[in-house]
Amino acid sequence: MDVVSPELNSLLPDEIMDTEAIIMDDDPPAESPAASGQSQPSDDSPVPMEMDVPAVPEIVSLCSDAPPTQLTQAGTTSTPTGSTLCSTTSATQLLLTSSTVSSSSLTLRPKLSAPFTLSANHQIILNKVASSPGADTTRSQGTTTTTTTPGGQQFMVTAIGKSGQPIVLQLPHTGSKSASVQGLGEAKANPQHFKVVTVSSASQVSTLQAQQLKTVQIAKKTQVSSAGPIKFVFTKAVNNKGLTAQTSVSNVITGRVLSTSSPVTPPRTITLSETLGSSSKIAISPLKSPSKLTVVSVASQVPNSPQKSVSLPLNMAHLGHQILLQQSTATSPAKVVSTHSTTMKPVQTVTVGGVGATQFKTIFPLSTPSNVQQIQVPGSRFHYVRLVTATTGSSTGHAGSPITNSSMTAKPMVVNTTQVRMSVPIVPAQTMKQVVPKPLTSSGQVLTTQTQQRLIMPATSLPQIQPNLTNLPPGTVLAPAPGSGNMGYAVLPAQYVTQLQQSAYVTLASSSGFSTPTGIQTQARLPLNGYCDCFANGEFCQNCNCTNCFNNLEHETDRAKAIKACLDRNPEAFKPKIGKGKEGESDRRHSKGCNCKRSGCLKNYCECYEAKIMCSSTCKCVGCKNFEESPERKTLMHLADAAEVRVQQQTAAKTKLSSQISDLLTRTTPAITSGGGRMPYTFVTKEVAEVTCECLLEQAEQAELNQQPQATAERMILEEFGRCLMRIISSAGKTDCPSINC
DNA sequence: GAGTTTGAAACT
DNA sequence: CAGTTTCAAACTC
Repeated sequence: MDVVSPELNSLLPDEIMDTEAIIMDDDPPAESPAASGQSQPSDDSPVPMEMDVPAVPEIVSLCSDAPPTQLTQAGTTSTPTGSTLCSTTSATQLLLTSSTVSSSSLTLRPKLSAPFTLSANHQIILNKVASSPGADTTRSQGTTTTTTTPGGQQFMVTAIGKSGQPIVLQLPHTGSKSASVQGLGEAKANPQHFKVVTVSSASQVSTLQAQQLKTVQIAKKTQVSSAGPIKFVFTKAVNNKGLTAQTSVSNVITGRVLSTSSPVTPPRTITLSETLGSSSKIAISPLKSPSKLTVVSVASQVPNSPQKSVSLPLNMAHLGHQILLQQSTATSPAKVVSTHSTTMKPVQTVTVGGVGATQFKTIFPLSTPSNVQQIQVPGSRFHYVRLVTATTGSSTGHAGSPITNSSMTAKPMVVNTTQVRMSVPIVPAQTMKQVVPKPLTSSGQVLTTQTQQRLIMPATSLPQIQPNLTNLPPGTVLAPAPGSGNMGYAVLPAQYVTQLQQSAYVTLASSSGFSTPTGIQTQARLPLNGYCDCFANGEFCQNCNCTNCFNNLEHETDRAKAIKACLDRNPEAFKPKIGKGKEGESDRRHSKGCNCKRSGCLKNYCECYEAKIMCSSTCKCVGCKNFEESPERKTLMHLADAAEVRVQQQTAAKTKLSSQISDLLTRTTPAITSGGGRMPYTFVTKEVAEVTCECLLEQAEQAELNQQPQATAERMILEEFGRCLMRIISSAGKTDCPSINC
């Protein structure tokens, strides 16, 4: 799987789309063994697509600036001429026209209605002409166009959104293939595929939208392919409004050119290649390479900014003060290969493993410790840290304003004027600890967190992911940000942060299924099951003794799969077992009830007893003694209460004694410092100590003779010890050898 | 600390 | 849904 730079993504239509939803039903039924070996399992790769590298690149262009030269078709069937048509959503209209097509043909899908322009030389020009800014961004269905090129290459273009930005998609030439029109049936016979899925949003622009990413997958398969499968994953920035004429990227992949353009500029070519020299380019493995390269480019704050990748050596300076969010499907996991660049600014990367099919990855730099502010949230178990970006005078705009940045330099840029508010709870309130943010380091900034920490990140600025918030990892909580307008927080398990701490700049979303075709992940048993409390609690394993643990950031994808599997089995798997009872029941109760058979529900084996709640009708226990009137239970409760009281008494006695000693030392200090007094060891002589012990033993003997309870005996001893101390203190300044009598 | 007991969760 | 297996925590010695 290859990744295109966010620049390209930024030029694609906006709206996130589930790539699974656009799997063509006429995909080739089978793949060659070689191809299968390189491709991911079907369950892992929803859109397994392979691409062959033709000797001559075939170019398919999806562009906007090229005005439709031919009549727009809203065809519902394939046409002999190859002109096709696509379906559009209410707000998105695409023109698909066949213009001067000499050697290309299109196979239209009945439901498609998007306007396209099919140009000569294997170019498909997708032009979005009717963009509705007010369109519903949550629309899930978009425009889909399927075309079949002369060489049997089939293209499926799904454009959802209303960015109004045209797409120019160019594919390598297939050579001197005939320009015959192919229908759907032929498309099946020729398993060459090209899929474009654009995701977008565009109607909303917020401070953080620029970091939101979209995923586009493109793949093509050639029947006679001898090369390995190639997969593209385009991670597209959401904020397209910031696009300007300066938008220009040049990511070139060998033999292929992907071109995009904005409405205001001529089509620009985005090349995917190994031109790594420029910070604005993302290198992708050679097309012929049988190995898969999974790269996800992460958009920078500026949608059209060329420096937007965490995957390859490129300048990350622009990532300063940003939150980069990527959404991808677990079934088509995108592996982010983090490669340091000498110019890369320390960036903190947080991967939010999604539940189910969605994963969120957040990358943000934590600038300096001064940007961290502790937040006290009344009633909250957590303490938060607010990460606030520095606002500078050079800020270019405000929230919602498109930010333009065409700079290709590696200089850190302050383009975000609004505060990026990220609150990270530090520690549970019960175990509050002072966290000192670590300074920036070359390897990335580390944020110290605790087990129960939660990461809070702005949520409302990520509209396209909100529909998938239900897929957030266990422990994720959505919370409004008081006083922040419509700004909200997604409270995420902070283990993601601590995981980052362990590997400041680590490979994110390391989808072993994707990155390691050999299936290494299957060699070790995944401790991602209900047996692991950490996993069951929706937390990463940390400081536990797991072996071959996959419940960590490095195995995010596997973890997400396991979570999904658990949820498939039991949707309540990650919900607390102890909750409120039925309506009208105020007491807590076990959601499922226990199933004890031998413990009588009076041992900690019983989850009800362990939770200090009585068994209910939900329980299936045998010989239950954990009910209100149970004498056994009452006895246990009394014993437990007595033990607790005893502990409290002992604690109080120790505290009192400590206080007395401390007071003694305090009183003697002035004398010591003045030189007029004596040090304690000068008057607490051996004799005094022995006499004191005798007094204490005497108290113990008396208590024993009187058959006093142990607690009483201890109290008598402690009280005697206090008296002894007082006598010592009072005698210290009087005589050289204080006399102590019991 | 090692071995046993126990019950939840996974598995069949 | 029931029986079995696996696992880790609770418990005992």
